[in-house]
Amino acid sequence: MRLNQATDYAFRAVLYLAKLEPGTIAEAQTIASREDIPMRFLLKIMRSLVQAGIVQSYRGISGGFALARPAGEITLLDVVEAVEGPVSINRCLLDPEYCNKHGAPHCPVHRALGSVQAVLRRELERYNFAELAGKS
Amino acid sequence: MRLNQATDYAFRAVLYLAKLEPGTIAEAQTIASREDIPMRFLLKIMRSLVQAGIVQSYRGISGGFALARPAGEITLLDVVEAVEGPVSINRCLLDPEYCNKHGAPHCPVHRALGSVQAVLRRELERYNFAELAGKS
DNA sequence: TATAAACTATACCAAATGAATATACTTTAG
DNA sequence: CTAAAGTATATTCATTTGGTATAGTTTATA
Repeated sequence: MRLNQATDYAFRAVLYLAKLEPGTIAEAQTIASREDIPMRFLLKIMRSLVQAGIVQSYRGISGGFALARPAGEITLLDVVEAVEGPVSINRCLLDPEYCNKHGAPHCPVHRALGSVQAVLRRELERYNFAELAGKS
Repeated sequence: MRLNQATDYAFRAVLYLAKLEPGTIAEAQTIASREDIPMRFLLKIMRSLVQAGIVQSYRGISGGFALARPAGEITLLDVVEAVEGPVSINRCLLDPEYCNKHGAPHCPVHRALGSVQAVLRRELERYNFAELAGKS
């Protein structure tokens, strides 16, 4: 029941960008050393963030990364889902095939977990990176 | 960000016991086959539940397992923590040693995650097995 | 009081996942 | 045209997960 290391790094990378002047491009090397993240691993994580439309990348010399939208419109949930895929606290909630009770409707535990998960998602959505960067 | 299989099995085992007349002893073999859980694995899981005081075990011939307290006093959180240990959505929240920002106080992300985690725990605590067994 | 049917305790194992690195490639400012 | 940036894929190593195996211990009951 834990977010993985990559997600934690992603939080910090996005927070770092959120603290800069909007639109500022920072290169991976800088983010990596300032936030204490292994460089090559960071690059890999950044690609997930780019694909999710959270971060914009600039290639070539003097390239780097910047937020793709205002920090206030990026939530913890956005970052979690960009890195780890959809939040699902139980396999059954993602793929009913795995439920040997054949789906939540028949299984009170899975119905309860579904509602717990909904609350969890909503809670992760409550925090955006403008707030976290102290810019709200 | 997912509960593991053992926890899912534990939910079902406890739910099975909760549906019986209070105090009824069921043997592992029965629970395993009725709930479709590998027998030896179930036995291992049951020991965590026994240690946590959720289930009582009876050894020897005609032994088995029964709830150690009323189903209404056993929550989803109790079972999760019995099987997986303390809920912590981020390593830093359990062990500040892992936080390269040196603890939640200095790190807005970890402060936010701490509050998300508190909500998650509270939510898991809202469901008890009397309710889930349809006996409330 | 022997015994077989139950749970207990360790230890082990294979597969999946997690965390990170390596190698080769593509883009682009100057 | 070249060096400094990001991209893409594959590989490696360690840990966790999910489960099994082997060897006990307890206890109802014949």
